[in-house]
Amino acid sequence: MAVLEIPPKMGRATPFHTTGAAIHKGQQTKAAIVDAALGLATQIGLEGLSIGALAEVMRMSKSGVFAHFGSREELQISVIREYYTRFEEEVFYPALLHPKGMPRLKALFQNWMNRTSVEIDSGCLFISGAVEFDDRPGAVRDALAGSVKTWLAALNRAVVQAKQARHLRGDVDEQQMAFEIHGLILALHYDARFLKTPGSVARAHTGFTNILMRYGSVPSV
Amino acid sequence: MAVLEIPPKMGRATPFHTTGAAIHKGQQTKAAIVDAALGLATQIGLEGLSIGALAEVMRMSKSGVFAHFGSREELQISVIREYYTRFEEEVFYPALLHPKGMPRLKALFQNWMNRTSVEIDSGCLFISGAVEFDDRPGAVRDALAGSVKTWLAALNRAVVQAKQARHLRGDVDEQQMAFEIHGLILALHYDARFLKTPGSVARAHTGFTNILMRYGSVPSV
DNA sequence: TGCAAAATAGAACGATCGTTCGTTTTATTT
DNA sequence: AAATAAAACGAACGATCGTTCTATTTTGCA
Repeated sequence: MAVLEIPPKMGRATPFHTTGAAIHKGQQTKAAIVDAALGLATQIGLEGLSIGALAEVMRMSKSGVFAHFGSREELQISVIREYYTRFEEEVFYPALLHPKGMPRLKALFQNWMNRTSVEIDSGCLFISGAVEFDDRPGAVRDALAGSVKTWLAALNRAVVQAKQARHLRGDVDEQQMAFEIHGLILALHYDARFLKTPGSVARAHTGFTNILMRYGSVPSV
Repeated sequence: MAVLEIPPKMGRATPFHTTGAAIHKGQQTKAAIVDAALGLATQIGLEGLSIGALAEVMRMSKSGVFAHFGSREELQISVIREYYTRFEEEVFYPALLHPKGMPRLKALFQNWMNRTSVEIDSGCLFISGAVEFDDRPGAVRDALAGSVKTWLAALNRAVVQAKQARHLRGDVDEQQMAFEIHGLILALHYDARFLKTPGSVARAHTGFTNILMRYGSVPSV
């Protein structure tokens, strides 16, 4: 049976115009399934995500969808990875265009808040997932906690850099500041998505300003 | 076999030493079921609460448990009511023993934080329920949102009173302050219960102190 | 003690779940 | 075009879900 099996010839370079390899059609389908699954999961949660409902959305058979993942857990993990990637692209990377220190920290919070605002209609996997898997050990929980911790570490790094740049007072506890910022986002999500309280976005923004007033080296900034 | 079994005689007036009527044995059983259901719901969520699992815990038949509520929704609502009652007794009422203003506000936060700390092992229905029912209209959501709003309104009232007592600066936005306090509790719950970050309780406490420093009329308080 | 009512049990229902299996259709390569 | 591999289907599985029904047991009161 032939010799190879590996991406033969010069088809190797860019077999498909998206990132990663997509030699076979199945990988496109899988990406489409993950996309649909992410849409469902942000609305009804990772636990509520069912293969049957997903198959219906995709107009495929249950077994056809299932075959791409091999298990429900693997599907959930794929969804988490996709969510993390989009979060990175939307919140993290754009902020890197701003200089280190206060500008980047502000951009991070602004992007984060903007995303949370949009998610008032769709839900945030990092928040709903935390509730669903806080007591349920396993691969899904690990993937979720890993993603969240990576992001929070990035936020923490931005605070540290702002302090190093003397944009924050010298006695600032960076982790404490990150904790309080995180609290603002969580309160925004809670009030806006669950309680439907109007003006929550402004509340979060004001809260961030208050934190900067307390921790900033220049009072007016 | 004997005559009684109930605190005998004119038992009608206060047939049982708890609040409400308990003429029939079923109401005791129902209370026991709700108690067990609350234990399950705080661990696996209101959505994860199943009548089958509940019956197993109670060593009763599914239909026996079911008959007390008539529907799963009614069971969930009963659990919410019970949770709210305990929350009130543990967080709200004890704080009323402190004088209006800053002392009571501090007591409210302290009690709230203590309860959240304990709930690191069991979970908070007001938080998990918010995630589970933020997109699901119905009686359960209404009961949940109603309870939460009542509590947050009480918190808000305490802030207003603290301002009236001149324990807070005159230009304080009470709702903003309540929003930020709520954020601290949510961050505590997230970090401690999901991420298992050590020292989260101290973080929340420090955050509260920071808020008081910003809003308090006396800087050192 | 006897009788009515309340409480509980037990079996069955239709539905949905994740998963498995064998087959058939569709893509890709020779 | 023929051969081969990948992808999708369709039916069935055991389990669990909330719920309904009827029968049985337990309880409360006369």
